Amino acid sequence: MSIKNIIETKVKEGFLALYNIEIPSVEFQATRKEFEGDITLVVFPLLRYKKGNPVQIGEDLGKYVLENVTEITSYNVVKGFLNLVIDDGFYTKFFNSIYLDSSYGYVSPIADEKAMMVEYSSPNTNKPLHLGHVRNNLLGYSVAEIIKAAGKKVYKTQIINDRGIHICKSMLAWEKFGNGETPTSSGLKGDKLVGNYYVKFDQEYKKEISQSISEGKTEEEAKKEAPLLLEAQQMLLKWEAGDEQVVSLWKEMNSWVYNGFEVTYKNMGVDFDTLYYESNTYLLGKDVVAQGIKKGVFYKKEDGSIWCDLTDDGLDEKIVLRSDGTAVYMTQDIGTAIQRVKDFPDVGGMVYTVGNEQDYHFQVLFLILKKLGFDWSKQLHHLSYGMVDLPSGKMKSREGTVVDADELMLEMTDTAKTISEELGKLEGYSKEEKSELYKTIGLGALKYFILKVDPKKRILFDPKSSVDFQGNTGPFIQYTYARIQSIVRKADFDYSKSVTIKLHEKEKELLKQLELYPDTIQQAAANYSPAIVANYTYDLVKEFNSFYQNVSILGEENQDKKIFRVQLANKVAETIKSAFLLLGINVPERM
RNA sequence: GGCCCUGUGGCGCAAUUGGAUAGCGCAUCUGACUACGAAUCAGAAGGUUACAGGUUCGAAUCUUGUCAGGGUCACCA
Repeated sequence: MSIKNIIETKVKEGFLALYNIEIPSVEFQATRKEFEGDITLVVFPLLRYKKGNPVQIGEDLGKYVLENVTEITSYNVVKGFLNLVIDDGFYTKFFNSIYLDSSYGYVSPIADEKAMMVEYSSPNTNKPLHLGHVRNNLLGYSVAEIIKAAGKKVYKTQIINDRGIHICKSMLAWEKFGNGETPTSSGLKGDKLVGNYYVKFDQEYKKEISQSISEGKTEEEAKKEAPLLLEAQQMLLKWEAGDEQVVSLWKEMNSWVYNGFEVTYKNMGVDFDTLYYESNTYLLGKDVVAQGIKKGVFYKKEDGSIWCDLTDDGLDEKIVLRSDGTAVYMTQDIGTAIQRVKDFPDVGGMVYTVGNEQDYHFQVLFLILKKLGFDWSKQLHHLSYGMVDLPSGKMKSREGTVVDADELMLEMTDTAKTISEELGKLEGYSKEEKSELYKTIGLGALKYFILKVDPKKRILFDPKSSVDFQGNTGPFIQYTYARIQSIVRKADFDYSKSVTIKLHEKEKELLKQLELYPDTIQQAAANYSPAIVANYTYDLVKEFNSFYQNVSILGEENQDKKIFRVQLANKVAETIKSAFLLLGINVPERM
């Protein structure tokens, strides 16, 4: 039972004893540094139940808990705030109870609880991953891990956008200009190679447009009638008809891309439990639409197109099936959602990691699924995140202004290398160990940089100066971890026994911070926000560094205190590692 | 134009979801390595939380309006 719960129970009891009034809950917060105390009861909300002077009520309650809660050693009242001082014994007892719990803070999955499916990444297969995908991947992966740690079973998934006109464009360009180039023949990463042809298509397409404009056509006509575009459209039709040659080229080029993606995902450290391909799902949803008409959720217009009227919900009308009977994006998403629950019957909700330009789409999708009567529709969440912009503005893959994911990770690793070499603390490390370490640090910096920001806020990314290695950064936290490991390596005595000591102020602060960890995970899961975990870790580390600099650990004379401090350092390191795992960031033993 | 998101020291982020005198990191200025690792620590300076009203014991947070930035309003995905 947490100290909060203990006090809350007693305060309720006290309220009844003192004023004969029942109160439903009590509000607490951490005591601010400038006041004496460890936990603070906010009196103001209680005035609703008992009118009076908040200071007097605070005094009454303070006196009551002091007499009735053994863990409280003193109290003081400032305005409407009752500050309570908690006995060292409570904290050491708490520490001893968690010290050996290697999964401290995590909740193991509850048997009957439904699973969550977390979708993220979902790239197009016509170009390499860029900075925007990086944010998506990091967020999706981390949120999945956080939800898992908070006690739910999780399936990580993505829907790979492997078909459509954009795919045909790169296929066509390759056919026309590729001269049979392959990843093997060129030494290029598959996704890069295909991406090049996507760019190539756009270049040639633009040439054709300006050509026909100079021949007197309007821009609109030129765009619509360009031979390359018509050819690409023809190719799409052939693909949909199952044309053998087109399909086999499609398969081959996609396989190049997948090989490339695999390398990127592996470097990034993200993974998936199950994959969905749009080529398999793009026809889904049509029968659901048919059923929806019977239910009265959808209606047919004169031209045969099918719509959903959402005006009663403050939205527009939305098309769910074209007049020619083909599916639109919305149709697919309806079908795919239903398919997923069929495939994984224990799924009770889904998280879609998709940029905020699709806010409206998901609002509509969730509403339609609700109207169709699926009970899991209440547990759908659009993890919407802000764009990553460059100082020069938006990234445009066709204009070559993107920050490539592979290159970015490589640059971060290089920076880590440069800094590490300057500091020169790695004697005895092999070449392989070193390069592994640089990757850990470089990626740690990148991941932390992106994840510490509230997802819904947009990020301005300056490739030249953006990612720091000092202050509130990944490497700062990794450094603290490494330093603790150094202490643990030097602690060559038996520190396994439980001790009870008089706590140093810094130790008490650290214990309070450790106590917040389980709640932090729950909060991060409830808010779909890795930033909450990142900020928690930073606070923990800052608190530890202050402790470290002010208090001697191995130099401590008193044996019990020395034991406790090694244990405490150990637990802090373990918690750093555990929290960083939720962010997908590794920690080094040395750096 | 309608709807949605954002606006916090020069810059980048917080604020226990309505609680105390708004915290922290870069950058700037002072100090601390013959010390368990200085990618660190201790301190200084820097704010009318975009602006104006409203709600209440109490507002960065809720509400209304204004301004600024972004997004979205396709038989595209």
